[in-house]
Amino acid sequence: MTSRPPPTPTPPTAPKRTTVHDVARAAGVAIGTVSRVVNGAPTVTGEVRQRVLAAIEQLGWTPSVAAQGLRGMPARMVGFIFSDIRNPLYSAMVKGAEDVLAEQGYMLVVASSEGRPARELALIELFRRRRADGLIFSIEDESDADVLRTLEAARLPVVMLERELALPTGTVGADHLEGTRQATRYLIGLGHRRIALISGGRGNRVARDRLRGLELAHEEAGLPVDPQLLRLDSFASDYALRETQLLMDLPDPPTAIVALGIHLLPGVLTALRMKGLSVPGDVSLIASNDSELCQLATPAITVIRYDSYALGREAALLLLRRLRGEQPAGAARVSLPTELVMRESCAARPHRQPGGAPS
Amino acid sequence: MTSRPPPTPTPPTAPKRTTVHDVARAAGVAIGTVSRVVNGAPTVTGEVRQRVLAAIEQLGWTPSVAAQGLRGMPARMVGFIFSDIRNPLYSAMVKGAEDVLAEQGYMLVVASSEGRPARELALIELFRRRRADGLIFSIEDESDADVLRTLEAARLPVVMLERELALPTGTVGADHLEGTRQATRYLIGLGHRRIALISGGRGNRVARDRLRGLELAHEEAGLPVDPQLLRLDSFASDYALRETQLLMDLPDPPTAIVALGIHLLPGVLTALRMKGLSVPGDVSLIASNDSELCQLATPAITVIRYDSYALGREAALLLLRRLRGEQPAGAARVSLPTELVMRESCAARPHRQPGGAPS
DNA sequence: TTGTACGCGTTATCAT
DNA sequence: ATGATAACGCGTACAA
Repeated sequence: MTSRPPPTPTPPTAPKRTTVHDVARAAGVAIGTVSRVVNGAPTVTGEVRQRVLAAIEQLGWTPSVAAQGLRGMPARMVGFIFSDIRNPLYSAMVKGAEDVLAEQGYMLVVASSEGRPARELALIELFRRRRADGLIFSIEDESDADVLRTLEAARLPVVMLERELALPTGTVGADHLEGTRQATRYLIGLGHRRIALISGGRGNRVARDRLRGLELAHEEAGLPVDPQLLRLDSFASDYALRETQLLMDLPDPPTAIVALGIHLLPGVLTALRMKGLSVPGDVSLIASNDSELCQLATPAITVIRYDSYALGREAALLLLRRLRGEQPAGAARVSLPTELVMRESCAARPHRQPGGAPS
Repeated sequence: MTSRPPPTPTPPTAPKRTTVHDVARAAGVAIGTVSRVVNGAPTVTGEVRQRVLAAIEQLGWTPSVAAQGLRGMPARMVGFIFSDIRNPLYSAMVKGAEDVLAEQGYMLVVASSEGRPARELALIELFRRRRADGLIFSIEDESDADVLRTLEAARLPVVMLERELALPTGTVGADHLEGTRQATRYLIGLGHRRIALISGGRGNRVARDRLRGLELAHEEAGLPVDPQLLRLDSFASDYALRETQLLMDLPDPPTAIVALGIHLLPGVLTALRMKGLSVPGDVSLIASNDSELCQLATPAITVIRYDSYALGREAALLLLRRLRGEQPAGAARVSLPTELVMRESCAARPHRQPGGAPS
């Protein structure tokens, strides 16, 4: 079949991509000049520039990204690794990052790790091979040696989102310590002395900061923290459901629950309803982050709110600064505030018999 | 500076990328052999293959994607254009698409259009220039001439998600006609005769199918549709709030509201609460899609449910089939079922005075 | 079975 | 100010 080209006048299978050469020929100049025009070199005569631009316009030419890449130009692409974009926190971060990056001509590639370090490893490798310019990363376990080694070996500019590493990466996160401290103070002020904390992610900074915030608020008030009231093993809804049941079955159950993690609230509410407990009559409740459910539940839920979209924006901005060399390669940290939004789910501690949970 | 190389033993600014040549040298073969090994050509001796693989392993070499791209290899990248990933319907679709694509070595680039055709135009152009292998697209307005022309000119394999064009693209969507028909039938069966429909997106198939479903259910029952009860201009929460207020202020208000659009429910619920109306006592309510809010609201909301994640998967699968040439280039359509999930927000039509809305 | 050499489309460095 | 030309790293026909 390849022995002799068919006599087709216009082979339908040859829509050969137009190149600089075509443009140069059409404009009657050399390819170097075309390159100079599109890259804004100041040494081009107005008249020639016009001819070239006209030719480009007419042929609809755009430089080949692949060829540019071969010449060492940046791919203008950044990867964003997180566990699951269906988590509204992450989708807001993605939108924030994308808005910033798109404006600067970067593409955002989303990559779900499902929270599995092995997958994180593969994704870092992928982005390295694909010549991503940088990475935004919500690592699952901040101390996973394999992932850390691969990340370092990849030599990619990285901004950690809601996480913090020993490596010299950028870091962007909300001030969960202060947020949790403020929420706990508020509950203590309402008279609560047994405050449960349900949250997850032992392996990352968010969880540590939240626990520390709870502890600090207790210390300030000279109150002890009962380890029995700490349930810090998962962000999953059914974990919250089960742990809430267990907590309320305690001989001396909590009078307030702080459930920090977007999926936890449904589990807590379901458990409380199953037990016939009312909010805030029997137990006060603070959740995080804000959501339509929090606003429209009855009662409306008091929440620790923070701006995930802004977190994504800040991460992208920090990364761009590093890519442009404006930011020294060392560690840089951006912290965004949280806000306690008081609604109807908290009340003064109910006075009830010691050890007597309502049936 | 280039006249004489500085005597630096290991120049810190020269981490020159390792190439096929390095691998070839290390393995004592020619570059062609290296290429044959990595591309699985059957004509390589076992012994040589081992040497090459060892060299690759040792040097940590991976082929340059840019160079491959220049050779005409596919970029293994697909773009997904939609209005805003913070909409949970889209984030689920993205996850579905990503899961399928990642498994096949493709990257998924997310691109928000904010619902603006001008932005859609720019994004299509971007993906064309960037040599995306294909596109998944939830177009804002199915009849926008500019966008359609650009899409056609881009000559990219396209799968429309929840949309349908006259162009020969793939099409994946939920069966909203049947879903809305079923919901309307259910309400009619409960005795409702004045059923309002709040939804948006006049410019796309989803909206048309929903309206048609409502009409068909009425026709089957020999009932008229009152155009006054159709509010089909937006998917925004505040639109739902305002229109619900207006609807309930009508001399002859609806006894049931069907609010189809993920952001509409909060608006409807807020409006009804402001007016002191109860669900389902004063008005029955059906929403779409399902959400935690629907499950945990009091009363729990009856919904038309469909699987956005599966829609994303199907879109990616259809696109991949086209990319692999398994799917003829013409139009192909995948339709996924909806399900009516009955909860507590619908009741038999309340008997009240003609024209008398509760104060 | 393996090595050689060309071309992909761009940018950058020379001459002119 | 502009033109010619050498890389960039890979895949692949073709030669050996």
